[in-house]
Amino acid sequence: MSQNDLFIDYENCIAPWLGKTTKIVDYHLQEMFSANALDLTKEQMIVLKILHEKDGINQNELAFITLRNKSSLTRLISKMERKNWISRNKSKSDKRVNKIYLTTSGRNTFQKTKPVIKKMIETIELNISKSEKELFIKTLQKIQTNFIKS
Amino acid sequence: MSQNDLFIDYENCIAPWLGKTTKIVDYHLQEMFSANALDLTKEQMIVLKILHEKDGINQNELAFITLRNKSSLTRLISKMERKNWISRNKSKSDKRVNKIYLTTSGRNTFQKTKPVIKKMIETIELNISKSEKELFIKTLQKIQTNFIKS
DNA sequence: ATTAATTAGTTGCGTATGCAACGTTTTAAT
DNA sequence: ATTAAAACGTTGCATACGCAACTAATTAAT
Repeated sequence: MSQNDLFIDYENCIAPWLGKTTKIVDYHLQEMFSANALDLTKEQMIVLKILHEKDGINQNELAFITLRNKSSLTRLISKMERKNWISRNKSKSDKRVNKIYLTTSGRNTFQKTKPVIKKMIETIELNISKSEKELFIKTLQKIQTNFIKS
Repeated sequence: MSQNDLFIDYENCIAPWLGKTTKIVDYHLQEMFSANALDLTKEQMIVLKILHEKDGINQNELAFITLRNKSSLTRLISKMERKNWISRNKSKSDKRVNKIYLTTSGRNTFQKTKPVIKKMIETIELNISKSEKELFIKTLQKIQTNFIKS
């Protein structure tokens, strides 16, 4: 294998741009939460959102949906339980399973994040047309598929 | 403000797709490092890459380039120093400053990551044409700009 | 020249993450 | 029916991250 085969033109590759952009987005999202006195992380917000749509699912399902390791989810949920945003309920039919429910407080918190999320989305999508956005998302989906297939 | 103003159609928004895709990419990158017996993280790899191009910069510069908090960089560098991949050298002209240099071992490690990175990039960019890729990166740049301006 | 402000880097604390090992409970296999 | 295997969730260990407070060194201000 010649030395040339190992030349990588990083500037024209998707991965570095993708990583950097996500980092910037994540940073500003967190900053906006803080600025709006919302004491939660992006990860906690995502869990709130999913439970808002699908209350009562168990930790494994929640971990799968959020692309998280089950141990990571255990701790995430524990912190949210301490904040009284969710409750763990042992399933009657299967004593191994915890069913996770949003509390009223959790539901309220999620509602409070909505204006921030909305503002965030507007900022991200500034100057990006509908067709450009659709194409962009299509490419993202293609990248995801590339990994599922491999 | 009506309830409707707070409706968010997440499926058609960039942010969730972006976050999820990056998560998948990161996960598989880490997996490929492990599979190839490369005991390093994506973050360490990025530092190796930057030092490979710009040896002897200080921690603040390195933190800025990698979009990292200086405290985060301190610890990242410490771990890489323990692995003997980099060395901290106190600047003679300014005793506050640490200049960071790649060691031979660090340089070798970076070379070893190259085939993995190359494979990774090929996987990510499978079935994505040159023009699609360029458009995609342009949109990513636009998103970054949206935050710099705001 | 002395004092005040700034800068570079470190450390404590809290958060998130994955892997591997573990206990408990359930299901499958014999 | 007993044993083996699998599934669900937790915990220890290691990694990464940001904020705030801190030390040491340098620069600016008086």
